[in-house]
Amino acid sequence: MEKALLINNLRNFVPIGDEEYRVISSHLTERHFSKGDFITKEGEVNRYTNFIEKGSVRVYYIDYSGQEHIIQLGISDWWTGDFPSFITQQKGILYTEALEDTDVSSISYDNLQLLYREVPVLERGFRLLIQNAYASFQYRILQNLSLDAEQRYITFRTAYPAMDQQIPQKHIASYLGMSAEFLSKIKKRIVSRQRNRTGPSK
Amino acid sequence: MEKALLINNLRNFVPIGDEEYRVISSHLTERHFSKGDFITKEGEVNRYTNFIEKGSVRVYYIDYSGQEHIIQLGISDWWTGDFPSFITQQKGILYTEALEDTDVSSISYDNLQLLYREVPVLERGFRLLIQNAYASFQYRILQNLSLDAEQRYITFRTAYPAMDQQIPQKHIASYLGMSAEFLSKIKKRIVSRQRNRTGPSK
DNA sequence: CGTCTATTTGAATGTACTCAAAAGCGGTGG
DNA sequence: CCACCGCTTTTGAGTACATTCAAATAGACG
Repeated sequence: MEKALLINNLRNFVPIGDEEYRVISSHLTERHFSKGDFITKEGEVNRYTNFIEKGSVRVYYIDYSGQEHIIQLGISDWWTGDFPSFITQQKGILYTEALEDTDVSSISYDNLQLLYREVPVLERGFRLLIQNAYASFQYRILQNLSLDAEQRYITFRTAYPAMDQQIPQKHIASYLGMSAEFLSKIKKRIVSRQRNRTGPSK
Repeated sequence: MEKALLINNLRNFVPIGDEEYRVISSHLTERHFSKGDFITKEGEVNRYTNFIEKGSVRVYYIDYSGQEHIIQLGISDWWTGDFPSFITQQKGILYTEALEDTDVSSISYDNLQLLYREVPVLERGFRLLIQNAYASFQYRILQNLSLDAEQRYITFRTAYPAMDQQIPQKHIASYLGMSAEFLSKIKKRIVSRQRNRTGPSK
């Protein structure tokens, strides 16, 4: 049963017993999105926070000049959506698009408030989740400030080899803050360097 | 009495009565830092979260190549420090430096845990504080991705005229992700454009 | 297959950086 | 009160990293 993945993820933060498992489970919503569907859109209040069971997504926003900027790529076992919109229940500014057929487990804002009361340990669990998200986001930004495009890609590929396989390169380029063409050139450069290091095989 | 500023700030998030005011007040620590002092340093666990009563600070980190990157500038009425380190009580990676003689009200991690129990509404208050910080940080990053250096400076100057006055330009440049020299050139460009728009006065 | 989108490649360009030097500014001491 | 010192800001020249635009190639999907 797929809900197990979300609850197991929460177990990384707080212990969850059998009874609590049952209560949480009954307040989850399973949702399916086909490739190209939007899980969140600009201007909407995000009613749900979403955990990816299967598939992949990109979270991006569109600036005043119409350009897209991807701020999160997500595959299985990642939380996703417009988190600031969800936690504040204000209109969001982000699009979340399924990059392939994707299953998510979602918790509605109202159900989460209920769960805070019925399973008090979740209060702590979600605070830790937010803190974690904030800290890793900041860490990622700091890292990107100090690295050039090639180093950003190498770091990404090392940290998330599964994503590098699964997600189209133009989206990875946008996530890493570079043009698709430039990422292509970087990959060529890396490969040709590897060939030289090994030596021409003749 | 200076502690009022911190508590008034919390009142933006949750109501705080007289008795609660007294309890919170008794768990605050007033600290003074002289120009150039460090409020936090890389490698240290941040015992305190800090609210600036008077003065100014910069929060930055130093990358592998020795370059500084400022991620926050703060003046009166701002929370500051290495927040991820404080909330996780893990070693931090950020320096927080007083740019002039600065007074802060601080809450230690232990006192904050006490306060959560004695003034339960703070549980909600600080969750909102973190959410807020996360949301604004993300918003700032998004904005910077879509603007060029000149637009970033103009946006900054419009949003925080007080900081633009109070804080040395080289720090503003670093905060905005550009070299000090380039910010100088940008300012010259802006001024000369303003002259042209007004027309030469002859 | 044929169409549509993604990726690759190349050339020209641009935005911002680095380095070096000059000018400005503020504080301190004689 | 002025002269000097150190630090910040300004200015200029040369450069680099990454972009844009255009075209060719490759891949995916119906």
